[in-house]
Amino acid sequence: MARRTKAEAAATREALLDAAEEVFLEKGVARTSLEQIARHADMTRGAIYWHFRNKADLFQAMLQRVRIPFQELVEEIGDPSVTERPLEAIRLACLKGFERLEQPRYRRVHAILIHHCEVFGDIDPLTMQNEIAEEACGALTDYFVCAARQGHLRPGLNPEVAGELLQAMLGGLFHDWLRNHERFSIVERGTLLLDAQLELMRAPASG
Amino acid sequence: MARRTKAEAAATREALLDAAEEVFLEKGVARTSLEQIARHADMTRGAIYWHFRNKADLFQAMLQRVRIPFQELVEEIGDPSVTERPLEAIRLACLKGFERLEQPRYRRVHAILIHHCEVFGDIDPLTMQNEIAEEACGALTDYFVCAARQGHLRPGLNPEVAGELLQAMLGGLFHDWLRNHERFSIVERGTLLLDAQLELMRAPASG
DNA sequence: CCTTTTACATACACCATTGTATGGATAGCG
DNA sequence: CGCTATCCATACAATGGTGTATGTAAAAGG
Repeated sequence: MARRTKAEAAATREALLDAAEEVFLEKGVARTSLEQIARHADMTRGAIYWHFRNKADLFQAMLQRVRIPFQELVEEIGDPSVTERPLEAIRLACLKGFERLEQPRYRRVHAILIHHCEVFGDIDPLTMQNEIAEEACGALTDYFVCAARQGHLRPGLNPEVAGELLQAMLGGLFHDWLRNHERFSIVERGTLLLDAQLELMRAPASG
Repeated sequence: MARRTKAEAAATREALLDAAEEVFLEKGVARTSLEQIARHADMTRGAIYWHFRNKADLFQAMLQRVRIPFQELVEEIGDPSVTERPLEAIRLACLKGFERLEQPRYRRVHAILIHHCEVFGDIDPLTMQNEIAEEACGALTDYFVCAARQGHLRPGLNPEVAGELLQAMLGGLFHDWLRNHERFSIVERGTLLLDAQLELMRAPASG
């Protein structure tokens, strides 16, 4: 085979990552060989070992394409009035997250990370999940604290408890949905459950 | 090596399952060889292939030791008055579940099932998780429907939504805790979050 | 007490996967 | 236009794991 142009080389790298996503999701990370990934992209293992050092390196590159910091979702709302209505900020950020997850690439990679891979090499998906969960929980709690100060939270509901509650609920929902995404729409059920939960947490209209 | 008595043979079988739990939890199912399990139990692969057909069979036997039907937790309460107070029935059943999970064997096996294994052989842990989730969600919803009929549920809260909400929250909580159980006590935080959530869902005291 | 079956240990053949070494053709660059 | 680094295919050796076949000593059973 002949040498490709730089653009073509970059394209095969992406193609390899695409193939990895699909095969990982179908067979699980541990049970898929580099050969299978290469063949699925109409390449050989030579291409993989050129672009990546080994399977773990390929895996990390795959994750790199979909890294979502939670705070970024809030910033994407672009509405400056959200600081005055923290519960609405939470709501909109979560809705953004639901829509993100519906995109095939995000959905696939997160499903792989949560359901289709074990520890291997120097990669520990559980540690990654921990970091994501902690970050999400912390951000949610901050907004709930803010909401409590403004009297928007139901009396008697500790804002930290509220943060942990919502984080657990969202985590369980993602977990369920990523197991097989065809059972329900994450946007639909997510919106339904999120609104119900926030309604329970919101302070009753005064007056 | 000499032949063992029937009791000794049964003991080695249990020892092999114990060893499998520990090694699976530490290294992940896919990355552990039968040799490692055997050596961890001071045996050889011969013992494993005598008691089990292969790795998948060993894995299923391991699961068999901890199978918990949710309904059984409710029955364990033994209090006949729970039908009159469905929310209290949910509460007590969940608390039972928390205590169960704290036992090392239950904790380890569930952690393996959720976090440390992929599809392999004819075993699909995701299908098992689906079944468990569906069963739990169904049972919870039944109780919430019952609670709604008796006016114990907060007005405007759909009982089915309540069931899905609580199931998602509990699922997320288990998921988080099983990731590493040393970060917090499942009984403590579980009780805290469960009570907070049920308090939000309960109809306000009338009169 | 003798035979058979049990409960393993040991040994062997086989396969899949990995990492690397090598080859080759062309794109990029001076 | 020629040189070299790039991009990938092919070939090779090494490894680790699986399943099975065989050995064996003692427990079960009569």
